Amino acid sequence: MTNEESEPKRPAATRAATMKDVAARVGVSIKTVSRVVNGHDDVHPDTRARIEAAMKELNFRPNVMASMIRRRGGRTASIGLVVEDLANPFMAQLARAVADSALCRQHLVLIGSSDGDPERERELVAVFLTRRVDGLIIVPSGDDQSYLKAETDRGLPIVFVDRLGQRIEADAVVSDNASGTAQAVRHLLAHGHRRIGYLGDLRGFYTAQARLQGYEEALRAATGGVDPRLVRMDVHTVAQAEQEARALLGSDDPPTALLCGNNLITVGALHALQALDLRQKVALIGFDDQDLAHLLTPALTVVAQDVPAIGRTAAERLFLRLNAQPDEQAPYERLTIPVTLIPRGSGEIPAGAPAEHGDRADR
Amino acid sequence: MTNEESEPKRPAATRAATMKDVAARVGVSIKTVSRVVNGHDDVHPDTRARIEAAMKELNFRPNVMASMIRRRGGRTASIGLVVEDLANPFMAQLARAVADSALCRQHLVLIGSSDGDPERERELVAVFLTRRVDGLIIVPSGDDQSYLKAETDRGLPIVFVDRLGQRIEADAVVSDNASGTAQAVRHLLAHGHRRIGYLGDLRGFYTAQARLQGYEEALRAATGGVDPRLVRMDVHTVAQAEQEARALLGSDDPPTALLCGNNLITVGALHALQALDLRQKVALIGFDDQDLAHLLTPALTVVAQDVPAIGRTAAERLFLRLNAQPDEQAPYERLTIPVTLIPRGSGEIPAGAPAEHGDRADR
DNA sequence: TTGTATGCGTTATCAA
DNA sequence: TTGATAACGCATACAA
Repeated sequence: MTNEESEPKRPAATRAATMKDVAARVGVSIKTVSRVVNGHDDVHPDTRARIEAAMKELNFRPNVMASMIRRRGGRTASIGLVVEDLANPFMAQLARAVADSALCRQHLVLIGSSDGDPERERELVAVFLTRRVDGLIIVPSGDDQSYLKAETDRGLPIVFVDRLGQRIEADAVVSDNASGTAQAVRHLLAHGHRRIGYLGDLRGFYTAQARLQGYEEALRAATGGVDPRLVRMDVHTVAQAEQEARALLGSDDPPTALLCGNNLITVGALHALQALDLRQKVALIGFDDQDLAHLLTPALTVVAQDVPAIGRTAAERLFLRLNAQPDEQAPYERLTIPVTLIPRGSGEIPAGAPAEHGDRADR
Repeated sequence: MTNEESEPKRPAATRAATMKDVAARVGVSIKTVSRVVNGHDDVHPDTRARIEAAMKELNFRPNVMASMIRRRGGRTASIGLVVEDLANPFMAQLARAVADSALCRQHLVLIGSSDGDPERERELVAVFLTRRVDGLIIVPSGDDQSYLKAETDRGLPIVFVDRLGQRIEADAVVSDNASGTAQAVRHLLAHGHRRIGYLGDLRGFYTAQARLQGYEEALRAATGGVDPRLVRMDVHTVAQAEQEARALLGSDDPPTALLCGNNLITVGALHALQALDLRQKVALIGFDDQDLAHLLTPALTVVAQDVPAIGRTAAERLFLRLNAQPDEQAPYERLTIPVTLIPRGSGEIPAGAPAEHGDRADR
């Protein structure tokens, strides 16, 4: 890191103007200024004009913190969002959707990344609650969100996203994971595949369970059974995914197609296919879309989640509860967002395709 | 979207406990509770224990809003971050780094997306200022940030990121863009290329200017001149990038290598190369790393920015100013973060490479 | 149409 | 070591 020269500065560090300052300058009471700030119409146009002028001159901005304390309900017009990792594209899209929905309703979003650590999740929630957020949207980690019971009991709205909150009753917004893998399975079956390998994340994860379930049900419905040797769960890193994919493909009766339970697994499986020179021969469908997916050869067929819809729906649900009276709250619900299969090539390779001529050009 | 059944609820919607409640329960004055909350050591251990017990029972959480009003300095322990689009991976990584740095210092981050619209940027800043953020980190849009002068004058720290703020004096943290394209040019020259095409974003963008400059300077230093026919600026969409790349490659004396000024341009250029069956023949280097870059064939050589370092540095700079006295502020600086060339294959294709046998399998 | 008094939850001052 | 009280910036009820 290099530094470049520049000029000094001398900030005044003066206190920000308050309503009292504005009132004093105009020569009216603070209450009249308050009326103007809050848009009441029972102010003389002249007075209003002079007050507005003074506000501009003094660069006055109402102090939301102070007003929140006094205002009935004590709302802060802010909500907390706990994601797993904001740098992850899925989570980032989610955060964007939530932030936009909130901003439309004049609310701000406090965002924190738990990194999948339940303790960090709790710390973040604690920080947000200290800031008096009006509600929480949480991508839950671990298997126990009962620590939030005290908050839901006192009426704080909480919406879980992507996964279900456990040991607690609350709303949740999730993708139709099972339908996604089921669609993928049927798609592969339609292209002649009968042996479809499945690579899934840790069994403890809600999404991993749901996606596996969709795979198994679709397969059972169509072919009557699932070959357990084709299923590898608890795959949690790119390296593990590559290893398990290699194992599957190197077995006696290898799969002609692979279904990958998430992005990282897809990358690992692609590494394996590439190393074994099977990219053109073995079909592959990934869960979650990726930026360059359409530029791979063959282009990557994926089950895509509607991430903006997930975020928007979660925020809408939260605001629904926020705006409802305590005695007329709707029952908790699980809201399910549809997913879409996007065929791009890798999922349309037919079963038993000959290795065209196995071209690689990696460097 | 489908709904699933669940059970009703009946939240009490009770007011959150205050220090007064805690004091009443223990039978001490509110001030003593305050001392415990703020970790002062002049409290009798017994009293402290009883107070801490009561706080737990009542689920007491200090109200930061209220404390902020009274506390001298009036700090809110929050900062505002304006990015272009939080859903964009670069911006998401940036936000994550800033949020982490802030959290380490007990500060929270308010995040908003301007979508490159200067007016939206100003609106977001206004919202943040109403929330009394202690400082701002901004990815500036447009060519005029003078509207922030009133804030810097009163001592509010502002750090610009990724681009320079214009018509205003403030700190800025940017990548060493010129060095990045210069490195890329030298890399291509070393692989025998003499005709290197450049595709850049809108000339109005700081990053586009800096990157073009690096390209031109490196080329002039090595070969004595820049062929203007090889440079296409103001390319702002994938479609435009594909079109310009096609035009360059279809010209009389076409480039043997392409240097792309950003991610979208890279994607467009890859489309063009793929359509013309030149992926194995024409070298390509992109600016900014992408998730699946190493899985393309050939894998994508890129100039990668150290996004976490950018975010961290910006936050550190902001807190430096936040913690310094008004009369001992350092001069404004432009902090430059190094970039790294990551060779993966596409940038190492030699000049005049024969079309191996032009294999495509796009579908 | 405008102003006064009081209170929100907390911290700061000063006294006990 | 503890407490009474004023003050922060604003909103609310009520009075003028």
